[in-house]
Amino acid sequence: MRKLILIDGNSLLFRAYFAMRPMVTSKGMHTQGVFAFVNMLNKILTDYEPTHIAVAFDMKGGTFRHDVYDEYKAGRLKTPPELLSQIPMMHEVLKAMNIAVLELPKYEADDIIGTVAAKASKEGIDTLVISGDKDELQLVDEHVHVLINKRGMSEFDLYDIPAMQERYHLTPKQFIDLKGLMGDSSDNIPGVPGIGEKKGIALLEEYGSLENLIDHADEVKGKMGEKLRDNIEVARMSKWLATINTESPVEFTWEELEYTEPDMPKLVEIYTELEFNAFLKKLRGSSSDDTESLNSGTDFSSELEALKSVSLEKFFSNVKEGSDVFIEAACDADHLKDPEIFSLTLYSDAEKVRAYRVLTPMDVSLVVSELADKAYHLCGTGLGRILYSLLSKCDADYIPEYDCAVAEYLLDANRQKYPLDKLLLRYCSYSASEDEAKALSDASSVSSLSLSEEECFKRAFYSAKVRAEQIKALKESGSYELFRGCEMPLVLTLSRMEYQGIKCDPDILKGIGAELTDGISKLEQEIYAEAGHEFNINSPKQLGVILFEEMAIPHPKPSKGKSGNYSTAADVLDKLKDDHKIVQDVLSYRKLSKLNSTYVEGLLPLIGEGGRVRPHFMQTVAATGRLSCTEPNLQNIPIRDDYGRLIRKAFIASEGHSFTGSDYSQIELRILAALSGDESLIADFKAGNDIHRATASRVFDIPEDEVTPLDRTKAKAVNFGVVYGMSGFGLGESLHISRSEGQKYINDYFAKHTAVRDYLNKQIEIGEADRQVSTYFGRIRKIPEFASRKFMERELAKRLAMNTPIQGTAADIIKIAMNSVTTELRKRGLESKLILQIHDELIVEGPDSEVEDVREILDNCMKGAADLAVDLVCDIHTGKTWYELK
DNA sequence: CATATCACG
DNA sequence: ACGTACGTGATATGC
Repeated sequence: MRKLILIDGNSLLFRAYFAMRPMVTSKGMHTQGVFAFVNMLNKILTDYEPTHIAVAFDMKGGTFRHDVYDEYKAGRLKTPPELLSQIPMMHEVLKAMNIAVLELPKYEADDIIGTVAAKASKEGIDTLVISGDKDELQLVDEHVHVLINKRGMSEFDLYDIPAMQERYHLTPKQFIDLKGLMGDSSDNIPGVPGIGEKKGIALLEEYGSLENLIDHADEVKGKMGEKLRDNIEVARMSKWLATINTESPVEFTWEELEYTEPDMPKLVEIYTELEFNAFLKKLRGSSSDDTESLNSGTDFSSELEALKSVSLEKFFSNVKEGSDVFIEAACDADHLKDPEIFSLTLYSDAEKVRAYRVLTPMDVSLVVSELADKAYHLCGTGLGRILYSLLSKCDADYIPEYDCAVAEYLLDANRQKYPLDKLLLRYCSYSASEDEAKALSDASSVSSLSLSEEECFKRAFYSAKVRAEQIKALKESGSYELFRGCEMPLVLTLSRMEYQGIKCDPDILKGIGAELTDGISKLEQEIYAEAGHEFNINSPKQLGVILFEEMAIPHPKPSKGKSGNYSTAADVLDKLKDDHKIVQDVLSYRKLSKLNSTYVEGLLPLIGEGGRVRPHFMQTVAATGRLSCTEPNLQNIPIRDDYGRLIRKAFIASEGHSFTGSDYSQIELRILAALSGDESLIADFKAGNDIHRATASRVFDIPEDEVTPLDRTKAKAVNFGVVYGMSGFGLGESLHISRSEGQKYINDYFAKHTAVRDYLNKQIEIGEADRQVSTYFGRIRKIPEFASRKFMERELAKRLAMNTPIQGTAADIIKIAMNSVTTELRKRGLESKLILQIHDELIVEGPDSEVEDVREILDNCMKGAADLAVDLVCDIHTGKTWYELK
């Protein structure tokens, strides 16, 4: 029984490329497309066990379709050069795998596949076509099935005739007619304007085929009928363009397509060059002979063997002052108890020497002062955790030199984690064994307590290897300044903040909790009575059924798509609350139970030693450069709601101490004004005007003193919108007005703020060209979505390009301020400590006697953090509890 | 483990 | 024709 697989090489390589993070070999070749393609291919080969296989590629130059319609595939984004270079690479790999490659001048991969599939089908050969786009669905028949790759590279949809019927209500042949009607924007096939997938399918269900529909075009009513009659020729041509040619002059024999064993030596050679170590490992596993000759990337074993292991004392005397020293520690970074450090590992890559010492509590300050005396440049990965535990025993000023995770975050902020094993693979082409990977993966999430001496050492050693390669990339990227001047000092600043923590009174929380529980159970009873029975109010699914089916309350929006549930989100319920008491009660219930579960029940168990909570400030999470905060997240403690705000009364300064909080006034709009150079905005800020009021006056063309509160609210929403890269729809939604009215506000805004408009457009241009944007201080955010084939993602990319330089510059500025506040407090010998950052606000806790100093320092450091065309302004408050900082 | 919801800037 | 404002984290439910 013959089984044939036909693969659309271009389309899958394209998908593979965009499904993956970039992979670059040590020689600078980009390989992720080939990598993901091969990965998929291996899976397909084992899953389907084909007897025959071929991969078809498009060829350079125009096709027979271009000869007829020269706009065919016009307006496509240029293929990135990093992907283009992977096409010949892919050919090489396929050749070594003994997989036939089919190409034909003037024809596309589709046509080759169509032709081969048609021939196979005639001979009754079971055929599986694999592609990344749906054009091939027209090839489906009794013998030919089509696999369409979905997101990632691992998921596929299998289409046969019934599946197409179910999904589209169409036969494969009708699928071509559908394309003729709706066109295809990615191929620039026009189709009939106004007809999309829905209408197209409906028409074909009624008329069967495009030709029959054209014959009966007069029967189609309304605007659609008009459009159809006006575009009959367009539809005919669109259908022709979309039709895969199943009679292309491709030459092949079944024998050529037979799937045979790969050419092992050749494949090993190519994989080695591409540094596909994981695949090499697999090859080694499957082929029995001659495993010695395989090179699995960088080999550190001889270097490791040659290292000297010495005592800590010896290390200090051997490794000279100011050297780069890689550090790792086994420590207890549990933020409930006082952190403890158990052992220290040091490694000097220059001297090839390592040291290890189990530390008693008494040792720690000695060791730390020795490190400081030697002025070692501390390097490693995840240094924050180590500094945190060192700080608990001593209080040295010790700005670390280099953290591989932080460095990688500056190179690509679009990741949540920066495990050392992945960095090692990326920069040194070394794929760690499973055991190694465990120790290297993420010491802060695993308990680093469990790290053995050898594991600690490996982390230090491999950090050295990664840094050696990574630092070049960091310098090239232009963000090295930010790294050294801001992010590395911040590692220490954050450790200090985390160690300090903030006092949180459990009894006050419990008091609020009791009140909440009371209110919750009353509301619960009310809601059950109104619904007529009990149910789980916390379940949006159950709630939706009760409200919109049982009680038949009309839903403001058509029922939601994905999971088929009604939306019960607050903005939906808000519109119904005046007419239905139950809705009001549900909203109140939600408010109270949110407060109780997140801010009372959730917070209580996080109160640790000394009655303080010690949040983690995460430095490498947010793609814009902001910090994030966990366990607990003290960046989202309620404030907007008067009742929720009471939670802040539980956060109390120590005896004889106070909090002083300072927040930047309108920092993002000031940055927008400064970066865009918009004269009117700059003038408003210089004059100290209420910016929303001034915006309202300008945009709505009314004198300042006649601006109503409603006008101001609207202008405020517009100002927010500008920063977010607004759309008419989004603005309309937030102001409860129509999309077109929203759009009008936007137009009016840009008419009056052309510099802002030009600036934002410039960011989009930069983003499209570079696939990344930068902040004022050189922080980079890559925006791969610009290369997406999905409209929605490309639109998102534009908004990110507009928003990131603003939000990111604000993040840079406050980070700079945090470092200087911390430095200044210590320089003046004050006891006061920075304890919280909430994006545009810093909170310091200190003795009452220091309040005046603290206020001055906060004001100076925050205002002085950047020198822009617009001054920075802060509001400062002092109080005994967090609640009082208003 | 994903989704929905809601707390913050 | 798309389906829509930026960035986070915690909780609960339900597959």
